[in-house]
Amino acid sequence: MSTHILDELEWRGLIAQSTDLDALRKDLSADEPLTLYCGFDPTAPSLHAGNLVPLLTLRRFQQAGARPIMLAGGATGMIGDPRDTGERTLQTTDVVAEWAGRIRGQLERFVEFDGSSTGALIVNNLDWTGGQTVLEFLREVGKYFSVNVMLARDTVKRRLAADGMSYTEFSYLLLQSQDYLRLYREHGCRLQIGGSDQWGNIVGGVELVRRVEGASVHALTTPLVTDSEGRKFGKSTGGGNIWLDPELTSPYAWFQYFVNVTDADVGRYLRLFTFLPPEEIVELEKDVADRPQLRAGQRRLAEELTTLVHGEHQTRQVVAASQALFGRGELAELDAATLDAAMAEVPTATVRIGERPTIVDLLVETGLTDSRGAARRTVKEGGAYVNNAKVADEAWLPGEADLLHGRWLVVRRGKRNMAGVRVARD
RNA sequence: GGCAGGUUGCCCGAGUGGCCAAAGGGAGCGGACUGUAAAUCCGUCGGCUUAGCCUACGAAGGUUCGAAUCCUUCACCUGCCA
Repeated sequence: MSTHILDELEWRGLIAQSTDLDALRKDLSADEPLTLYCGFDPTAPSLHAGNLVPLLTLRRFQQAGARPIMLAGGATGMIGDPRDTGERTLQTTDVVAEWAGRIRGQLERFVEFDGSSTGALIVNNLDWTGGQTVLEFLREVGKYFSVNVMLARDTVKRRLAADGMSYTEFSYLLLQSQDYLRLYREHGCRLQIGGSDQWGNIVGGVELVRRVEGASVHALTTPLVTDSEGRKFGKSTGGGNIWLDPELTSPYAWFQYFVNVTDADVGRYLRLFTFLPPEEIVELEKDVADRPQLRAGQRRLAEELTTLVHGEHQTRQVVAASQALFGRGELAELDAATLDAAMAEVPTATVRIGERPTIVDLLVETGLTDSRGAARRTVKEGGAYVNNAKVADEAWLPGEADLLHGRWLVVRRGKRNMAGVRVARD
């Protein structure tokens, strides 16, 4: 007898807001599997770490015997959900279509498509809005929305108080609401989940279904994950998003992001992002509290998430690379195969020894610094290392003795930014 | 269509002719301390062939020995009026 899905979500801290949970609980225990959906708008070429929260929740529901529908927002992505910072720039339809395709491919990896009664479906809302005329939309959807109510929404209020917003973005709510209505009609979908910033949009759909179909459907949001500093989760230290696409964020960088999670956040993240059983999570939390320096929670979190997103094979590679680079042993003592494997996971550059590359060149070539000025600054500040030895002279040149296995230099900026330099003899 | 105000570096924001690569804050980055943590302290924070030069204050042009600062036109934003 396992814990009820809603109780588990509650325990994990995955429920931010919801409509009547008892009613939902009742629907979940019906004979027919409950159908639920979550939409993902193509506002970027890839999903990012933050998207994982609702996405994995969808998977949790599937494992608990519900049927998930993943919606790629090919239509809503062309309009743009209003956000506090101001009007979005419209992407061209080609770009949106390409991003929607990529995101669809990523979504598919997280749920099972086995054609059973709980087998996942994937849809694109452009399929039903693309051919719809403005008149149809205004008569069939727009008529059910009160502008008075729409104006009272927080985001709208904030935007009106600031720089205002376009009619296009103002309409976003109607489009997403219509999705829920469509999915209710076609697939009997009775639950929509999403990030807590989607609450208004989701409830819009709930209301629409009630008005048009007289049916009572459910809404549930997951919290917007922030770190203990209140910063939005999934921003790399450099400020950029960390992406699911390995071309945008390498599996090594992904792993490192989670290994570096603050003690104060590990437990919460383990609950939100992993499928580890509660007992194990509690155990890890205790371990972090007792022996923080071991970072057992962080390691486990990073391993779980890397496996989830990039697979077990990749996880083994990045764990090995991280051990080699951050381990207590000397880099010079690593055997050639281990070093080569580690170098395959971090950014690398190739230089010719004959061109006499200085430490500044190495930092720039590997991308560890953005400019030569920044590279010089790093050296001056004492943050440049080659093979774990500090390099304090801007003019430093690698010598034959520095080459690991005759071909590698391990360059580091600061404490944990590693890169490899492959040295070619001309 | 009219009138008024606005557009500054990653973000916020000061700057109304030279002392401005541009105050201040935040973020970021490096160091010390540690545990690839947090907090704290220190330093740094446009680019380059770095005692110099180049590019930059919405865009283009102009005045001037000299402009982020003055003038003209354009674009966009906000508010009020029609």
